[in-house]
Amino acid sequence: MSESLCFCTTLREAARRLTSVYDEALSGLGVNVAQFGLLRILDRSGPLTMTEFATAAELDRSTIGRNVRVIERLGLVALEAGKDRRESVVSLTRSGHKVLARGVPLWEKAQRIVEVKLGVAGAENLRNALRAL
Amino acid sequence: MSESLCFCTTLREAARRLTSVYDEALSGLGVNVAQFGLLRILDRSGPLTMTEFATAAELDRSTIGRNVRVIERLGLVALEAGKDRRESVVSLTRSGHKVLARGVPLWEKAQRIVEVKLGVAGAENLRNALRAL
DNA sequence: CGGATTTACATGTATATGCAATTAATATTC
DNA sequence: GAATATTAATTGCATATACATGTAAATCCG
Repeated sequence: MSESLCFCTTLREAARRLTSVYDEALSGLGVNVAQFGLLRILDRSGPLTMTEFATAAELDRSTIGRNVRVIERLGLVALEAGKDRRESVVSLTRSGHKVLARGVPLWEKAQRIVEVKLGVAGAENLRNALRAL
Repeated sequence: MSESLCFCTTLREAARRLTSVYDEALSGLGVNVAQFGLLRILDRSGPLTMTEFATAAELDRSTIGRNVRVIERLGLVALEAGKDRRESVVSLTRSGHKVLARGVPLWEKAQRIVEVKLGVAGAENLRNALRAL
């Protein structure tokens, strides 16, 4: 009976809702949470090839390619060819760094919303459960 | 520096991974987990207008409209006008019921995979945390 | 009754996502 | 060194998703 609750559906719904919470928190920044997350990865890792970027973001290579194109059009990242001519290396621009700096406090506010809803311990438990999936 | 782990990103990644798990479990059924979820909603609720369906699925009305179009093309649901000529009522077809019946055991297998990964208690905790978001 | 408003969908536009197939460049092997 | 295989990225195709806008039908009100 409680069989009627699908973990996957529940998770997908929560992901949509939380995405909306973060997008609102970031509103005015000019990027959504998915894009902000990509900037954060680049900030932590430094320049990455598409393949490395896809691995870091747990996305398909074709997906990362398209997502990068969007934030490139926004001027937040720049592409250059690697020594291996097949590779395309992505790095943050000055503008990208600025958006990150302006975004961090907004993002932290969203993080706190989650911690308030779940409690710090609950939030940590959620993180662990999600990591296990 | 503290928390470099974004709840939203973690949740979105988990949603992608779990979606892939369920899609594999349902492979051969001809529908993915998102579509299967819509069939399940209809099965539980009976025929729904687009607006009711969107509410039940926690999706935008425009999104449900497009998603319904896909499963309609597959012959799994049928549309008819309500007495209120603006309304479009969605109901399961025989074919849709069959897919549901064939899919339930596959879906249950995926559910069990989650319970094995998290433990039954952990899975229940996850459900509660996600509901709170 | 008839115009104004609200409601229900559909469409336009844009991002996010993945798989399959393609293209270009590097590496391997004979 | 040339043929082959592998690798990196892109492109084609399809679904999922939301917001803003358009359209048609129903309802409200003067």
